Amino acid sequence: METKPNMTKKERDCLLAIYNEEKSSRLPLRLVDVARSLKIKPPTALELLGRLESKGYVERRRGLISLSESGREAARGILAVHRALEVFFASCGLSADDACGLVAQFDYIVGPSMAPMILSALGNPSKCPHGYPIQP
Amino acid sequence: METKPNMTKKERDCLLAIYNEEKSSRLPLRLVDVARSLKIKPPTALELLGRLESKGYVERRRGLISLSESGREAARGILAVHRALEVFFASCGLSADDACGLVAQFDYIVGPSMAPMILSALGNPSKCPHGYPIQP
DNA sequence: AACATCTTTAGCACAGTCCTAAGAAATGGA
DNA sequence: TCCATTTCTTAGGACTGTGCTAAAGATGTT
Repeated sequence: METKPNMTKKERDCLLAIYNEEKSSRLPLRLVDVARSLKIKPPTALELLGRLESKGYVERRRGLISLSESGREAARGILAVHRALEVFFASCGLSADDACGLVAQFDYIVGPSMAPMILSALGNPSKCPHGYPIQP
Repeated sequence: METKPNMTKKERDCLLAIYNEEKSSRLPLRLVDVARSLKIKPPTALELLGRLESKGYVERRRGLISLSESGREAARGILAVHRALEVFFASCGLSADDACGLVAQFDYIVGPSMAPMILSALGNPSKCPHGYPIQP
């Protein structure tokens, strides 16, 4: 299973960036914001968003960028795996930041169905190493 | 740390394919063998080997392909991480084959220094889920 | 209306992965 | 030794993903 990730690392970063901005800020996202937060130029960001849109994860209406329901779901799945694996790598001795940085390289490959399995193998921790809560 | 893998997935597969063939067969490896074992055509394999050679992992002499000492070291490092993570994912409930397939997607990203840390967090298991021994 | 900002298009570049077709080199057999 | 087969290499093409600049088009603010 989970042999072919249906997105690239950059697409993963973009999805999570949008997800996090949507969570934390009131405003609708614009292309320039996405570009800035990914440290790429707007035309590059546009192309990236185009790929994400064609996969059904992102919607663009009159320049305003938002995640589709399936995009939000995908982001939540990646985040769940991310936090679960962070806990594991922190338990191996990495700092929270190192664990985060390492896991970010491949969390999107692992597949959301692994999250509960990993968490239960770790004794269902309630927080990731940074202190953020891990959903049930 | 370990932020930029110094090889691609394909290069990782090639390195390990050569490593395993060197271990198990009477030698020496040829281009066609590498191509066959990676299921690609010889010109594609040649290009891949060229990249690996320019990174100092592979040596080609009169058509015979072998790993350099640093290639062997890199392969051992990836394998150590591979087996350590296999143990972990098997403990999460994956079959040996599923764990192997999953871990193969990102073991080369993790970096060899993690292997002992992972193993010790898992209580220093002596075998991977397939039954192969894990070195001290 | 004018200016600033934002989006989009067009064009280019480069790495990595893959192929086919054909020429060059090596090998093994008779 | 010579030929045939196999192997290696070169040359060319293709496509994805990632990035850029420059300029055109849209939008919005004053």
